[in-house]
Amino acid sequence: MPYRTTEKTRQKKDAKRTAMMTSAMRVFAEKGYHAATVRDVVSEADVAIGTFYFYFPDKETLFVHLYEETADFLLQAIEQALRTREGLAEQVNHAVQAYINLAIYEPAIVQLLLVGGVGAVPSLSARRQAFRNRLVQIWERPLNQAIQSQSIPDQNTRRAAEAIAGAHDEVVLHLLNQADPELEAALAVEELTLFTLRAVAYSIQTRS
Amino acid sequence: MPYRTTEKTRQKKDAKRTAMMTSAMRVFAEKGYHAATVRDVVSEADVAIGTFYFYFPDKETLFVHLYEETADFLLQAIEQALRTREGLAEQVNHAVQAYINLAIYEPAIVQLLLVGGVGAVPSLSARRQAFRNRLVQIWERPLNQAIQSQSIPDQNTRRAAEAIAGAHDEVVLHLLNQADPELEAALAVEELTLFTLRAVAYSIQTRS
Amino acid sequence: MPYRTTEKTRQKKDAKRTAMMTSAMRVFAEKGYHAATVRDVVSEADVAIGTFYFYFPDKETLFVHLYEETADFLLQAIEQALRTREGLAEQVNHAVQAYINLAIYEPAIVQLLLVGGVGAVPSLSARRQAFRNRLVQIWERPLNQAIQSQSIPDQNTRRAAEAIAGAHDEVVLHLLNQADPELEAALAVEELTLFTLRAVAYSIQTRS
Amino acid sequence: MPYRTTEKTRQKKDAKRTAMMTSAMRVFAEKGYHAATVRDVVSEADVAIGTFYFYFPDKETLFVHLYEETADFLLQAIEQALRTREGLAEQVNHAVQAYINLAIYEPAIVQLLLVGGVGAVPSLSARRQAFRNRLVQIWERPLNQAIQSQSIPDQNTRRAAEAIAGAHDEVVLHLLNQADPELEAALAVEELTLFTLRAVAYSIQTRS
DNA sequence: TATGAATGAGAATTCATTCAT
DNA sequence: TATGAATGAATTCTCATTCAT
Repeated sequence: MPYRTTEKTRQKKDAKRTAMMTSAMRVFAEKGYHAATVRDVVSEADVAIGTFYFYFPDKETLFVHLYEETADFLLQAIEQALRTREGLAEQVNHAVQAYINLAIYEPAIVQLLLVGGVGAVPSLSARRQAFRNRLVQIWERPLNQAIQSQSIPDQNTRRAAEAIAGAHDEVVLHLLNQADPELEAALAVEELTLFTLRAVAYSIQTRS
Repeated sequence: MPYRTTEKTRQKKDAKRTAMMTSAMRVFAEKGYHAATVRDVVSEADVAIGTFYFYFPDKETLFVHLYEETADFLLQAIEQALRTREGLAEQVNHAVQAYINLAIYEPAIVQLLLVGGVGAVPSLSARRQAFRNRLVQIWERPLNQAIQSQSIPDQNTRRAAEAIAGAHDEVVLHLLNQADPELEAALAVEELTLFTLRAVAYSIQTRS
Repeated sequence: MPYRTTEKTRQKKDAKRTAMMTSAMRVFAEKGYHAATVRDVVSEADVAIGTFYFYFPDKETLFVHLYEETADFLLQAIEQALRTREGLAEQVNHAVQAYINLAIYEPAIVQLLLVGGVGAVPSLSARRQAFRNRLVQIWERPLNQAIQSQSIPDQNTRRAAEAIAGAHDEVVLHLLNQADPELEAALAVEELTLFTLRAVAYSIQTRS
Repeated sequence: MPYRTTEKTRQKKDAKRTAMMTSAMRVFAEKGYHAATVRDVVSEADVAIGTFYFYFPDKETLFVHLYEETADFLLQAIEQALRTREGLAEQVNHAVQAYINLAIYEPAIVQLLLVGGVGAVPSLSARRQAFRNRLVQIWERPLNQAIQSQSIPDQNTRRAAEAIAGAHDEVVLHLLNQADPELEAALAVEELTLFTLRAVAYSIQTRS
């Protein structure tokens, strides 16, 4: 769970470390990599600037680390949602649910991954691609299974997975731009699930 | 002989201006707004740094202008593709075709719009949202028409349009990461079209 | 008469030269040497920037030239006022009159000489001093004559002349800051004349 | 051992801050606002350019601050000299003394106030006028008192004060241009005092 | 003569990073 | 461990000046 001051991280002496990562998360998500300054981060965490360099080698390393960890967190959330259900319909529904919940509960995660200053950090564009690929792969698996079990017709699951991932991202971003995202969340989950299932030609009767 | 603003000199000036905008386009698309320096732009255009400021008031203005222009261009391409066809199937097919063609022919356009350093430029985040909204609206229209003509069942076309826009973007980005995007382009168009049509529950027989 | 477009300078082909000097006068007086740009000057004169460098070797030379010429003009005006009258009372009155008239009629002259960016132009500080010295010398002469003719007691005319010059400048500057300087001009002339005469211990009865 | 903001470190910081202000004072006084660069200032203070911005927000703010402080200092010196004496003769003598002492002891003060590149900094021209006005007001008070006590005849004290302020400035500036100003200081004080007293028609006998 | 596009040195300012304490 | 003063490379932008036309 990236950089909530949860668990017992607080008790540790690296409470400062955690505080800085939390701030960094917020600041990077809000301003993007370049516009966010180290000073922004330490100000929000209420520590001195020297402290930053005691815990992290430099700004870029922290950002990359944060990005990776955040990406992992999101990917795991989705993967787990898909893994712990049976049948494509259930899987999609659960995964969409998980994603939207996450986005509402911790919008910075989505901001960082989808909007944050990619393109700016050279060592990041590769990682961004890796992230997208992993996301696509996560979606491919249930699709392939569904083909096997004849829940959906044969198709290029790679491309379908890409499209699904993109569709979900965009809907989530628009949802976050709403005044009160939570209000629409349930409806969005339902509609997006249906959209996804139809898109891969899932037919309800095969479920039984 | 007094200096005359002849046709030739003006054309030369326009050419230089264009050259600089092209360079700027490339550089911004590659590095994002913040990481791209004015020096990068002028180096690529092989002019002095002062020349930049002779043609453009400042870096941000140029970026915003470029972004807007590019967004308009892309939106028009898609809108026109949708407008000049009848029937949702034809429309989607044509629009996807247009988008993918554009992406392959001028990848910087897509890079700038989808990846470029948004979040950094304050005057841009609003514009980015406006762009996304316009894109969604463009997709809403044919969906609403299709509902009217009973080509597709009633549904939340706003959300569907969002999902479609996102799906297309992601597929295009993945396509551009291929070694030779053109190779797969035709197939991608077909698959993405089908994906989209199924997603909105378009049934082929209603077309006749 | 510095840089009024008077006389027949206009007819000449160096009408542009004159126009530029007039603009330069205004611009330098208003913004000071450094803040005034060559572009400011040519814009106001409605000529191209290249034209500037056809007529003047560079910005500094023009400024120095303008300064000198303006200083000469002012000095001559005062000197002539002093020379063409008899008796210290008449002389002072006339000189003060001349100075204030000039200041009201062509405030830029005063601005340039008294406020404009001195200290900024290295080749100017020496000239500024020369100007002040000449002004003091001009005032010394009538004072010395007055001592000779026993209109005033013996005194350090050098220092008195400095004080007189300074007093007049300051009063003029304050006058120019009025909403309508002309309104108070006559009174100022009278008061300043009296101030000056008393300061050098001029006694009225000796005049006859 | 955690870093402590000890007395010693703070004093060192203050010392550096002061050193930079002193350098700035010198540089601004010598070159005027525009011609003086931040690099000039830090070179003289032997610190890096970033250090300047650690202590001061920007060049203009420092200049304005320095100007105001200097103006206040000079005004107070003169005002105090006038306030702590009785009788116009004593007051004038003391004030002139104070001014000339100050000018000799700290010539940069006078340079900054009288010569520095005003006209360039928008936020300064207003302040310069305010300074001149305050100076005039300071001189008005003793003159009005003297009228009240019939030491001098009724007159426009506002204008007289202007003239006095200007006279003093000019004499001081000329004094500073001497090879050894101190040599003439005493004489200058005496002569300028007499000049001033006569100028306002101060009659010796009224003093007793 | 006259033009204005082009140049590039130089100015102010920012910010990641270091290091003595 | 923790601090924050100090650094200076890098960035944006200005503006005097040049020169081909």
